[in-house]
Amino acid sequence: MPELPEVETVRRILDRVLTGRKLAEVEVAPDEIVLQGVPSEVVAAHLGGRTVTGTGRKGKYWWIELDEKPMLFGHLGMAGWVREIGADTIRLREHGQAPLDEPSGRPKFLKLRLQTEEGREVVMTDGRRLARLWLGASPEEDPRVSALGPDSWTELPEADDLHRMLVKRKAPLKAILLDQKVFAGVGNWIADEAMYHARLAPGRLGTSLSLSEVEVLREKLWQIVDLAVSVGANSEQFPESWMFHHRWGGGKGVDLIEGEAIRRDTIGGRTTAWVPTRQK
DNA sequence: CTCAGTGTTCAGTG
DNA sequence: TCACTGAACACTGA
Repeated sequence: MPELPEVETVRRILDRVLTGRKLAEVEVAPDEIVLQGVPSEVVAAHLGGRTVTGTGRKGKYWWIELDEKPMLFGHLGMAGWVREIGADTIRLREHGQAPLDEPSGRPKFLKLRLQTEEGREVVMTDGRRLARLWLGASPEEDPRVSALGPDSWTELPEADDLHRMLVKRKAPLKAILLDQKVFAGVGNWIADEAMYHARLAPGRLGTSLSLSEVEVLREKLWQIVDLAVSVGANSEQFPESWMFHHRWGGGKGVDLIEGEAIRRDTIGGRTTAWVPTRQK
C-alpha cells in the first residue's frame, strides 16, 4: 500500500514506539530477497541492545537511527506494512487467542520484529517480497536515498522551479509524476489523484505544460499528500470527491465519478484511472 | 487457471 | 550519455 502518506505514518509509528528506547528483542526473518543477501543474523546482531535515537523518511524510504552506526533502512515495496503490536494484542496472545492473521497470533509474512525494554513491539510484514531492509551509514551516503529528488510533502519545489524541470521532459505527465528523482514519494494513486484534481490528462507531455498548469498541479498534489498524512493514511477518511474511491471501480458499472466516465489506460507502465471529459 | 498489482531496477532502444 | 519504455522481480488474491 505504501506511498508517501503511508510511509510517513509508518515512520511515526516507529518513532512513537522506538525513539529513545533500547531494543531488547529483535527478530529478523531469514529472507535473502528482502535482506538482499545479507544474513539475518548480522542485521539482528547489530540491532539487538541498541538504543534508537531517531527516525527519518524521504520519499518512500524510511530509516531508524541507532546509538551506534550503521542505521537501519527500509522500503515497503508494494505490499509491505509496519504496525505496533499493542498491549491488548500481547495479552490476547498470552491467553492463547489469535488477534492477528494467523492461528498462532503471529503476523503472516513477518520480516522484522522489534521489542523495546518496556515490552512495546513493532512488526514489519511483506507478503510479496518486494520490500527491502538494509544497514547503511546515513541517508546522504545511501545510494538509493541520495538518488531521490525532493520529497513531495516536505520539499516540494516552488512552481517556477518545478515548471522548469517538467518542460525538459518529453514523457507523459503520469510517468514524470512517478519518477522518484522528480517527485519522491508519489506513487500510482497519488499521481492519478493529483492529475484528476488539476484537470490534466495523464498523457500530456511535460514539454507541453504551462506555468499556471504546474502551479495548480503542485497545489493539488501537496494538498492531497498533506490530507492523506493528516488522517494517518486512513483511506476511509479520504474525501468522497477523490478518485481514490472509484479508481478500482466496483466493476459493476460503478466506474463513474460525479457522473463522468472513468477510463483506465496503461501510461508510464502503470494502470492509470482518469476522466477524459474533465482532464485535458 | 489467468491476470493485475499503492514499486524499483535494469536491459534495450532511439 | 541521456531520456524513455517495457519487462522482470516474487507472490497474493480476485
